[in-house]
Amino acid sequence: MKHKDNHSSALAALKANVLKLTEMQEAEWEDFSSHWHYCSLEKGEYLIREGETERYFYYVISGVLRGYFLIDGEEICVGFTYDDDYSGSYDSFLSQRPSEWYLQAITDTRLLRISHSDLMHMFDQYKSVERWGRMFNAKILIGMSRRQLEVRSYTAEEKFERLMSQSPHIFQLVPQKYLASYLGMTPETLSRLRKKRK
Amino acid sequence: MKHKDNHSSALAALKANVLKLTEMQEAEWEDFSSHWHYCSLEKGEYLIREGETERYFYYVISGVLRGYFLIDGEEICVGFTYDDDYSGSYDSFLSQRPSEWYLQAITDTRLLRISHSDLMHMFDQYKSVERWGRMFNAKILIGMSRRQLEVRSYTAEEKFERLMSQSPHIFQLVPQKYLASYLGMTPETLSRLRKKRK
DNA sequence: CATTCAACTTGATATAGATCAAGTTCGCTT
DNA sequence: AAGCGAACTTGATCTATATCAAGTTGAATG
Repeated sequence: MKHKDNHSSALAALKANVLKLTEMQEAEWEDFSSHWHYCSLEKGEYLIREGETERYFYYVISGVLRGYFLIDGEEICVGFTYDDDYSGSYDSFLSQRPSEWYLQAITDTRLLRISHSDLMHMFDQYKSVERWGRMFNAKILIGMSRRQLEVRSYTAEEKFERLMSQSPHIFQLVPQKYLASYLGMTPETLSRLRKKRK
Repeated sequence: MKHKDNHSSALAALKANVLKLTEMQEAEWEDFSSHWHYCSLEKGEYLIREGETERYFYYVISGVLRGYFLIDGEEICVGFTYDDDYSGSYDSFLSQRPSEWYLQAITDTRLLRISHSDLMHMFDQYKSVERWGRMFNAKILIGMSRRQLEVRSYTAEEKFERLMSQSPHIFQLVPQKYLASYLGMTPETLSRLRKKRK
């Protein structure tokens, strides 16, 4: 029963994560967790494409995803998701309007997901889930504020140095060209900065 | 009773705004609204400064505010708030940690505000308020996603043109130097773009 | 293990927009 | 309405980073 084991250990991880933001009674958790289903993506597959409306909210068990939008044929990377984090085109999920960006697995990825209608139903039913939703949104929002400051305040070199010192592991997980885009520079510039640092 | 009139018409505006996001029973609204208090700022005064922790959540009745952060002595403008919108260093309010940015009134401003502890109490008490909180966070988050795309995808000239066509009124309300910073360019560059357009 | 294609590196050149330096205009204050 | 300072404009440079153009490496595949 490999699949079942996977699923229950994934749910345990999700549970720990959810309980960081809200208290929840055991019966509530039982019901809530029953709406999350296992799914997976192979390297290169898309979770969502521009123009599609996001019908699921995801929790990443393992793997790495990159989010990007496409402007005049150029891919602009907005972020990455790793294990023990949530994913999906969240603004599209919330507004239920077409996504403006893509989410692609850059390694094989295992996830749990809950559908929009199931989650809305959970919000209606349980105040604890409603609170989790509010707190989760708050957390994302705080992260986006930080990131906004980061993107706007620093030169290419400073952004590189800050990422280097704050998340060195990312340089192992993510190809340079995506990182360069994430940092708002060309791959050539990133390559030169790395050389300079050695 | 000028002040009282002010206050009750402001509350009516707030009520209409709140009801856009959630249903609320009349008794709930009565209680919720009793925690909002009137306050005002003169042009140039600060709603909050970097390092202070945001204790209030604001609703702007009239006036214009600008938000900015300060990096190496340079002010970087992140946004503006007008009437019928919410304000405050919202990430600081949510996390109850020191604000990383400033909020300054650029005209005389009238506001309503609710304290963090009162709002938390309201969240505990009413599911409808909890939902409003979640929906409100979602709305902010969606706006930030859009703005992120805007900031990262376009050249100075494109950003200028887009702002010109989407919010021409802003050019009347906000001094050029703040707008330039908001668009991520120097005042000189904005001036040249305006000239070019004529 | 040879081949191939994409990912990186490196160098030469181009350019958008910054910076520096005078003006000029506009809105307050007295 | 005169005078002042801040906000804008305009022009002349400067520079960080993009772009273009070859290489080189390296991982995946038959």
